[in-house]
Amino acid sequence: MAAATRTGTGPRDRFRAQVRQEVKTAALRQLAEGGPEALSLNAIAKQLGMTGPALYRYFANRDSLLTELVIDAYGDLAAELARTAEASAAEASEGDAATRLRALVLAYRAWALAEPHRYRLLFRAPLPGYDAQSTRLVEAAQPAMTVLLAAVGALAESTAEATDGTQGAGGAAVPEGTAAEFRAWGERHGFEDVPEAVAARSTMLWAQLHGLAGLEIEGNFASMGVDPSFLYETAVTDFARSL
Amino acid sequence: MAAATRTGTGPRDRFRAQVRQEVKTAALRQLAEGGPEALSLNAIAKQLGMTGPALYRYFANRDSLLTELVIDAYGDLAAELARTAEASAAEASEGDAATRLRALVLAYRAWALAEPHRYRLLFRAPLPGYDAQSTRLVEAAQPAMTVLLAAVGALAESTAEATDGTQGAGGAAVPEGTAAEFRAWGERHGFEDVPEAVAARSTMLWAQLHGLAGLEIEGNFASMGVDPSFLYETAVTDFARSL
DNA sequence: TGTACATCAGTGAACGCGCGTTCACTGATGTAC
DNA sequence: TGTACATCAGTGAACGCGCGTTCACTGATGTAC
Repeated sequence: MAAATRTGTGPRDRFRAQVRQEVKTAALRQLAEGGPEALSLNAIAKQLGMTGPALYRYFANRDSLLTELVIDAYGDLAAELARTAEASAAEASEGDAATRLRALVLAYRAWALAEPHRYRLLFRAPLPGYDAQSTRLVEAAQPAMTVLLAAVGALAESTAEATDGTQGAGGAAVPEGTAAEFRAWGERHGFEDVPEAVAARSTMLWAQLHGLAGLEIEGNFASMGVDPSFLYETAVTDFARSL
Repeated sequence: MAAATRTGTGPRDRFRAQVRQEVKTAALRQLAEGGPEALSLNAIAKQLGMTGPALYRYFANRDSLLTELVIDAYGDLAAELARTAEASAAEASEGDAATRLRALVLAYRAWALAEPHRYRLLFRAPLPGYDAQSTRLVEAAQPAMTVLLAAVGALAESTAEATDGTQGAGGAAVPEGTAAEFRAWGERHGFEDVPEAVAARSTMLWAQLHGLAGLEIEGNFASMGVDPSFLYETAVTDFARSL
């Protein structure tokens, strides 16, 4: 009992960390193979050559294992997006914000496609009997959004410069009520400097990507016989035009 | 055993039909309350004051009940969209295709919000051990798309008339490979007369809506503290502008 | 360097639960003469 | 109008299974003197 929260650096601690990782890996493999909720502690244990109760040395219970998987997945997605953003910033010609945003969009798609079971884990409803730690989860979701906001912000600025001197991210103006909500959201998570219009636009792009990725990983485009690559490209160009 | 597929009109048949409906209703209530897959035959039976095995008089097994729920849900969504389209066609001034499309978008959102468990049923991955009848499901999904295609087509035409004489639904041209895929899709489902550009645009709109609705019903906007109404409006105006 | 002790990973049995599904059956309901 | 029979809804017991979790335990590992 009492899943140890102690974190040391002794040999035992290193062993613990390793087994914890192996449990998570086995859990992900199970999610990938089985259906949405084929996550069974007993099955994981068996896969590691242990018995079920042994897992309680490493995780308090099933839910906290799941929570860690979700948080890890958010972290991975954000890391992947950040890596892409940096790589394309180093590579592309300085001012080409549109190209960088496109790279980000493709990275988002690629991640969802490479690990659909983890993508589902992020954007599905909380599983049955699982309301706990919603704060932790909301926080874990932020870094990925931050990368997107930065890229959209850069594109909005470069667009504004190209046309006139005023702030970009226009399209229709954001009504005051919504603008206030986005401002409050920004303040809560350290985006104070992001204009509301950029936040609103980023959210639209996120929804568009989420829609495309969601339909794609569930096989909707496949059953239509359509390769959605062009749709993602369209999403990028439409978006750039909307700023 | 042998779930009767006979369809008659005698008193026994009417009774059967009624009980089948009650089973479905109880199943939906269970999906609405419990988690994603809290669908249990035994629990349904208990709710109807029966024992588990009795349900096998009405449905071959759990999967075929689920399949019916999915097909019904597609049907309901399509019916709701069709009703909205007709109502707004009768009401709005003849040429106002944009207003009619907006009504459709709001109806889509409203349906997803009113019955999130059914919406999930439609757009989630096939559940564990559930590949059967995919053809039936693909067919069931078409009517809703048909309504959307018609509305987008009408808007595209009216936009084209307003500007010049050529076909609308432009934006970036659809590359030939993708165009061919959309044509084949149209031919397979009786949309031969829908231009590829309209099909592609409709799919983009569908993805945008799906993304917004998906994020909304899973509480992502709520946890941001943002009312997404404005985002749906933006989706409509952006879309109209993209034609 | 060696011994004594505390720590802790993992086991095996058990608890209570619910699941989908089959089977042989009973009793009521509708139908044919 | 009344009787005989076929149909079929629903029951209760059973099958075999897997689940998360607890508990008292054993044996190995690391640590302190």
